[in-house]
Amino acid sequence: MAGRELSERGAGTRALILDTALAAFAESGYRGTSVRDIATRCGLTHPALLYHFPTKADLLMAVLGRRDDSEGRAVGFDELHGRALLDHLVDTARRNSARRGVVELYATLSAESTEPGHPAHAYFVARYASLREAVTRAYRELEADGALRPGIAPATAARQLVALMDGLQIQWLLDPELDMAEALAAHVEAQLR
Amino acid sequence: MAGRELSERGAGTRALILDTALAAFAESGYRGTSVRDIATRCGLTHPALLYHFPTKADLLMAVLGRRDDSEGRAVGFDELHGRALLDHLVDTARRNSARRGVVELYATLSAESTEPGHPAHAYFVARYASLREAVTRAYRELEADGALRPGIAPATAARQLVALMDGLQIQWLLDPELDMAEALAAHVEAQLR
DNA sequence: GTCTATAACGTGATAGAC
DNA sequence: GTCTATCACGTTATAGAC
Repeated sequence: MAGRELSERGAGTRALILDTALAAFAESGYRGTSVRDIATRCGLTHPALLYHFPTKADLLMAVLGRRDDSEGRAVGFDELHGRALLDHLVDTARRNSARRGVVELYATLSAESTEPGHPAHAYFVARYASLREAVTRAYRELEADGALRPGIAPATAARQLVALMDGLQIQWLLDPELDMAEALAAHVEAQLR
Repeated sequence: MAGRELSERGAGTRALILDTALAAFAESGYRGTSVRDIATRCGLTHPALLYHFPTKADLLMAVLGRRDDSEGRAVGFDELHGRALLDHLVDTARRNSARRGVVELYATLSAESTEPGHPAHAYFVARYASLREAVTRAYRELEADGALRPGIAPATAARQLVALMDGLQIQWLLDPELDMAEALAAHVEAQLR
């Protein structure tokens, strides 16, 4: 591609901004973080940042989008089936215990974005729907294999598991002694046979 | 008591402010609501409001405290035992379906207040601890009555139930079609025998 | 294409008059 | 107990230099 060196610095700045914004949002939430803070941490003035991302909401969406690309959905829910998918979620909870900031970001944002006018509202609606769908599929597969305790409805179980993940995060953030992965694993264990 | 009529008008204003603040926080969250908004809704200027509650955080704590007195803890967790306490929680979820604003307030606040510096941090740490304690007691009572499925640890079950309530609220706020009470009741049902 | 300077406004909070 | 006036700061956004 021609003009690579022209956009090189710009691309680097963009990536720096995204990294810094992720950390800042994670520390203080979306509403609690100012564009000036992020810009200053990058060695920029805030209008310079707003050149790359016209609005604070745009920046937020870019941060969320990049995380999905790099780590979240890229692991590939579609390739995981049955028990393996549930185990993957337990594992995610375990790994999250080492990244308090990210957990704080998602906990704060998912609650904030509940309001229909929030910039990340559509993102979270879609995120939860697709997560519930994948987990429902996993429970259906377990059911077909006869590995699910009778009387457990896959769709309900999926909503419960997703809810459990969110709720355990709140309790863990308030008291890091609590073990998210353990409580999650115990729940899954109790549903299988 | 002497001097009652002196504080009468003041007490009325105080109550008006608390009612209005509850509604406003419920609509827009703590950070999303300005002291000016609340004051204007009360027909006051914002310094007048800050005469009654010196700080925005003080106002928040007063709102939370009054709710606990009037409706929450006053129902009396101490008087409820075993299954009755769990049923009461399911019922609370059912009643909450008619009060979106309050659910939004608590969901947003519990996530926000996760940060140690937040004005409501200590409040929520204590709130969760006492709730978990009460629920743990209920599960222990069920266990002693032989009503709890074997292999379920009361303390873990309590953390799970509290987490489930929080997580279901998020999903319900994002999609009001979902039935919080139903998913909660199904979970409890699956734990008992 | 990248950034500095600045505008225009809203915020929580305080001082002091009435 | 409530007001006006004001403060210092943070917010999004734009005009224009390099």
